[in-house]
Amino acid sequence: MVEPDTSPYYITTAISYPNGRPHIGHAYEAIAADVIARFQRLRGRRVRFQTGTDEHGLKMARKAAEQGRTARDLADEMSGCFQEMCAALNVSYDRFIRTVEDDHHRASLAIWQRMEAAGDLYLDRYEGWYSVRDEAYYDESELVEGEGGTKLSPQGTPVEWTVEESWFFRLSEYQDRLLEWLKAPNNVEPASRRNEMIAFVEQGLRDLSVSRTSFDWGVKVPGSDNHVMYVWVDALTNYLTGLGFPDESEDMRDFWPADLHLIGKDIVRFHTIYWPAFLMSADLPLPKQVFGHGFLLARGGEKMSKSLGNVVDPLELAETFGVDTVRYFLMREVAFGQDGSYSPEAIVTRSNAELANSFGNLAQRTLSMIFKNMNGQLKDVVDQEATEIEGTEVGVDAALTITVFAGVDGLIEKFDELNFSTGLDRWMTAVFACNQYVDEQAPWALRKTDPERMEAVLMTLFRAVRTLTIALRPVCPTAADELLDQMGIPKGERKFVHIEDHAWFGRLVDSGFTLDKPHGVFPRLELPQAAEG
RNA sequence: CGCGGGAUGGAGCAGUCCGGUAGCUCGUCAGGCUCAUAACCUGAAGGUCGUUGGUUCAAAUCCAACUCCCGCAACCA
Repeated sequence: MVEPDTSPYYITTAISYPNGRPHIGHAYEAIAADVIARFQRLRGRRVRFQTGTDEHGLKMARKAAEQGRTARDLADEMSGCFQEMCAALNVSYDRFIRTVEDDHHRASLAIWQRMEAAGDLYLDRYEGWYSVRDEAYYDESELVEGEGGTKLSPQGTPVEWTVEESWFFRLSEYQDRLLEWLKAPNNVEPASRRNEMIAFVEQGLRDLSVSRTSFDWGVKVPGSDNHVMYVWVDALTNYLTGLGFPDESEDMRDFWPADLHLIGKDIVRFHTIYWPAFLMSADLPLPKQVFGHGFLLARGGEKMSKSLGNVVDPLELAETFGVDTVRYFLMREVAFGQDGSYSPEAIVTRSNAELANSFGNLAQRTLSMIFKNMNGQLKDVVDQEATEIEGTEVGVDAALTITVFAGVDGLIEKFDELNFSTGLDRWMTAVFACNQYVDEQAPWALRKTDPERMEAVLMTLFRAVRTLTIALRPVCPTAADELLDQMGIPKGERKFVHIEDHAWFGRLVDSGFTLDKPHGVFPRLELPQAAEG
């Protein structure tokens, strides 16, 4: 079922720009990345998982000035909010990076010097329409007319005519190599995003302005003290910083290039054009995959916005519905890579139907019957009752086991493709089969007519529940482990390889483990009044 | 010709790349069970897959044109 694989796996989220508190979009990305990280650990891989905050740039500097404080002070506070969010959502990062940290400045300097040494940086003057909000220059032809004849960027943000001396990166030199990389399947996913980027590059690339003199909140350009690096140059470098770059560290050898940069669809260009070009210039290998996920929209497809009053604080969400529930909902409800929608009703419906009623109740009825009818004792019994199933002699118990394994195989296969919703759908199929089996076998009736058969049925279910629970660990780590604790499954035997270890059940029985009165780990939810409307 | 996303039973979605009995969840209705978190199981009703044309033995799926809806007002992922 599972090929053990202990190779290194490096996953990153985008680092968040902390000029505001984290919202559900940040939570979505962090959770998705965490699910992947936990999934890969369950496969046996040596995982390195990095997230963090991108704290430089004019927007931060201005925000701090507005509040009459230093940029660093603001950054400290806001970065703390993001770390709190990760803690609250069970995000199991190995490194939370902050771009203000010394090692990050060192790494940014190093990549700059490498690009310079490659002859890809040159000093020139830049004149143009600059948008502070977008931190980008726009061509006159791109501008749109705002109210009262003011000029606005294509994004509708204000622009100012700006003249500054700037360092440029020879992006245009990399057009052909970028196209080649972009066109190779799997480097950029989903395909719709890849096609957009190919189209963008095919229009022709201009050299990129990569320094600013208009403010000083950033990484200073070596040899040009009045310049700070364009925020994306230093931000993207964070993926290297965390591995010890520019030192030839063990982490760099093991984990670079990254297996996956998980990012939002809005910053695909930076990650699939600028970043690969910087890496090529610095003579470093390119990431194996960049995946641009979709956005979460409020019910009805509205974008979340303060003015619409539908902003969602991820911490509140976790508190109201439970962390595991929110994690499950986000991974299950939304087709990964596409936009999805959220509503309190949808969370409650989904969670009650699948986690509480179907799976939670399956675990509860199974453990409860073992507790009551077998005094919580496990028995290594194997039922021989055979039934004709599609022309093959397979016992009903074995048939269930096969179905459960197929469901978990399906989950693994789909999670590998980052198709979480379908993976969980495969898993649910197995859960349904278990409940069907309970009804057909009716162990409560067997208790009187054939106690031995009842025991065989309950033990089959016990094993099935263990398998299903292990598979759910990446998504619902807390509840799954709580359930496995109740079942006496050793903490060191909860990975995918252990699902197939045939000896586990015998060992557990021999250990004399006895079930306590079980308690549910997936409670039914009520729709909170405050969340309505 | 601004860009992008979408249109599939009452609701929400998958399927569209690689044409071939239209699938899932929720909801509704009927029945079963009573171990379990008033949960579980079975069955049923309900869709000319936005429109028109084309390609094909065959189109939700490929091609062309069109109609309608939603973002692009930031808390940006």
